[in-house]
This record gives sequence, C-alpha cells and structure tokens, in this order.
Amino acid sequence: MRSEDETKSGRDLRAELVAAAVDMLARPQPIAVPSLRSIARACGVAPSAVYWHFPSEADLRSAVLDAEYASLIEAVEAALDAASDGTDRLAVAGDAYIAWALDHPGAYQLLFESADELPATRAEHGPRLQRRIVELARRVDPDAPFAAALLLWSAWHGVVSLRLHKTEWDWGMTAQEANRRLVTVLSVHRGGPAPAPDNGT
Amino acid sequence: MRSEDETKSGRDLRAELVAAAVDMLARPQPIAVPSLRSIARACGVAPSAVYWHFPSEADLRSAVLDAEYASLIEAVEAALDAASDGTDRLAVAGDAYIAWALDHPGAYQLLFESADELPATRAEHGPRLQRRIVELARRVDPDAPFAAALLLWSAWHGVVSLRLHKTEWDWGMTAQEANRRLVTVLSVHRGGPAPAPDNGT
DNA sequence: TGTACATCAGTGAACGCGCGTTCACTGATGTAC
DNA sequence: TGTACATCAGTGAACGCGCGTTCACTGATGTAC
Repeated sequence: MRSEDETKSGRDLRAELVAAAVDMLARPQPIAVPSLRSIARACGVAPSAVYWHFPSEADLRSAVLDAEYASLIEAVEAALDAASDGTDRLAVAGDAYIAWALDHPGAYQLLFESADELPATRAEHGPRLQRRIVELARRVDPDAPFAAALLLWSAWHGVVSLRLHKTEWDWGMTAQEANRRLVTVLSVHRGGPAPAPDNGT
Repeated sequence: MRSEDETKSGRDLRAELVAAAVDMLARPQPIAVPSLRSIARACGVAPSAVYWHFPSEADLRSAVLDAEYASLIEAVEAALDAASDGTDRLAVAGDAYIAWALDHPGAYQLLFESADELPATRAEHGPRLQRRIVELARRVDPDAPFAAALLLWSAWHGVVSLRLHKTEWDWGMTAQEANRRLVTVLSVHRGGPAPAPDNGT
C-alpha cells in the first residue's frame, strides 16, 4: 500500500511542504541576478576590487539597471528619429521596444519583471522610467490619452514577455505582426474602445 | 580632479564591470524561488526530512509548479462554470485569469516569467499549459483562431505582469477595465484586426 | 635629476552565512507469531 | 496478550560551495622640493 492516503497517520508533510512554498510565493520574487563575484570573475579581477568603484553590490546592480534602462530608451528614440515622415510612429516605437526586449531577455526581466525593492539610491528609476515611457507616447502623439498609451504598452509587454519565457511555443504570428495588430486596434488617439474601421486595409 | 576621465590610465574597471553584467543579462534569468531549507523551516522540520518526499529540490519545485498551475486552471474554469449564459465568456475568463495572477504574484512569475530550464520530470509542464490555455480558448469559443487567442492572452499577461511589478504606478484604469477593452477590441472570433463596431454597448 | 612620500587601484586571505545534499542515527508504529 | 522485529518518517551533524564584505597588504604612478 502506497502513502497515497495519509488519513491514518494524520500529518501529510509532502502537502505541507508544497503549501508552505505556495504561501511564500504569494509575495513577488526578485529575479536571480549575476553575482558580484561572477561579474568580477568575468573582468579577471578580485571580488574586493569592485569596492573601489561601488560601495556595495546593490550600487553595482543599480548602475547595471541604469545602463540597461538607458539602452532601451535610446533604442526606441533612435528608431523614432530614423523613421521617415509617412510611417506610423506608434508601430515604429512598438517594433523597436519589442526588438530590444527580445534582444536583451535578462535585462528586460530586470527592468520589468523583478520584485527588487529599490533602495534610496535608485528609487528614482521607477518613476523616471514611467515618465520616460509617457514622454515617448507623447512624442508619438502629443494628444495621446495617458491610460490608452499605458494599455498599449501593457500589450507590448505581454507579447514580449511571454515570448521571452515560452520560446518553444508556436505563436502563430511574429512579434512585429502582433505589434501591428495591437497598434491598429488599441487606438491611442481617442479614449474609446473602438478604432475607426473605415480606413480598413 | 575626479576619476571621470580615465583615458590616461587606460582601464576603466567601473565600465567594464557594468558591461560584464550587461553581457550576462543577455540570457534570461530564473526567478529567485523559496529555498528548500526555508520551506522546511516553515513546516518546522529538518531540511533532510524533505528528502523522504522529494528526491531533490528540483522535484519539490516541480510539485509546487504543478500545484500553482492547477490552481490557476481551476480558478478560470470555475469562473466559466459559474458564468450565467448571457455573459461574455471571454471577459469572464480574462477577469478570472487576471484576478488569480494579481492574487498570486510569485506563483504567476514562476509560471510565466521564469527562465527555469525544466528537467525531464517536469518537461511536460510547458506544452501541457499551452494545451490547456488553448482548450480554455476553445471552450470560450470553439472556432477561435489559435493565433488570435494567443494574442489576447498575451495582452492579458501584459496587463497583469506590469501591474504586478509596477504596483506604485497609476494605470488610469483597473485591470478589469483593461480586460473589457482588450476583449472588445481583440476579436477572437475572426482573424481580422477590426471588431464589429455595430453592437456597441 | 634624484629622492621622499602620498595616493590610487588593486590583491589575497579570511569572516560568517545560507544553500543542497549525505549519512548514521532514532524512536514511534505496525505486524508476525 | 506479549515479545521480536521490520518499516517508516523523522533528527542532527557534517560536507563543500558560492556568496557579500572586511582588512591588512602591495606596488605602480604622480607630485614636492
């Protein structure tokens, strides 16, 4: 007889262990980030050498976050700068955002999928990033409603995030095609849910 | 004079360290999961006791993943079962999915935001989950095109995932309102991008 | 031009910690006869 | 009903590992005079 029915002995530690883990997962978790020692190793340098440049591992992590953040913003702005006048600026921004994310999986997770509580030094990052995203949206369309822009951004994030983590899945369309459909359908230009169907391709 | 210009001494270890970390973040990272020892501690039990129930920490993690996965599927199916006939089944499923995710942040990350390479034991999870998602989509609408269902799911994921990690942001609408707009606009019932505007609220 | 000294940017050993895993053990429970 | 023994489900000490951080040190470079 297996231990499938534990009613006689009372305790079912197996179930308790799983339940305890589930309990702990009620709170968001940080992503596992490269360690200070592994980074020093990659530079061929003693771990203690890091402390000449950063007061602590948290500050190094903060600098990395800064760099990734700047890289993403720059990628999107460069794409917008390079876009010719006729093109749909929203689609261009989406493509650039999506391409950067798919090219920098760990970085994208660090920016948008990590529960890291930011210490004082880098507390500015969150608001600064949101401000920048909104600036981007306004640059695309100065009259874009705030909430509509964030919803479109959420959808971009969803497309990118799922594809990063479920790489083996068949998605039925490319990320760029998904972007095109989202841009067409999630109108940033007016608050209402329905886009104008009369310019319909 | 500060160390701002390092050209004279050649090496700029600070920049090298950041670059090395950025390099490492080119690959997706796993989320930091509760440790075997912390789970045992939560159950008031010695770490070694876990090994009576799971061959290794990876198998415990796999069981936790199973439990969370089942919990999510059950939540969505229960919501669909409870829905009265007149309601939009797609909106109901979306609401349930979103509500579960917001209620189980760490679990949601584990399921959809972790780079964990699955060992043989739990290699089934990925495909099984996708199959189940598609089943859900078909249950909502048997004729739903595969790619359209996945795009809607991606958008749900985006709404939920961003809200989990940027909790302090002002989103301009609730997650449920976002769901309503996405369902209205991302038609699962036909392949085309434009929904029918004539049944408008 | 040469010597004395401060500074800068590193090394390397050591610390205490939590981790997953192992192993010999223990003690309660169940069964045989 | 009582004893002998196997099994089951745990303990607790120990292992080696990687981690962030500290500290005394070193050696090259730059400057004063």
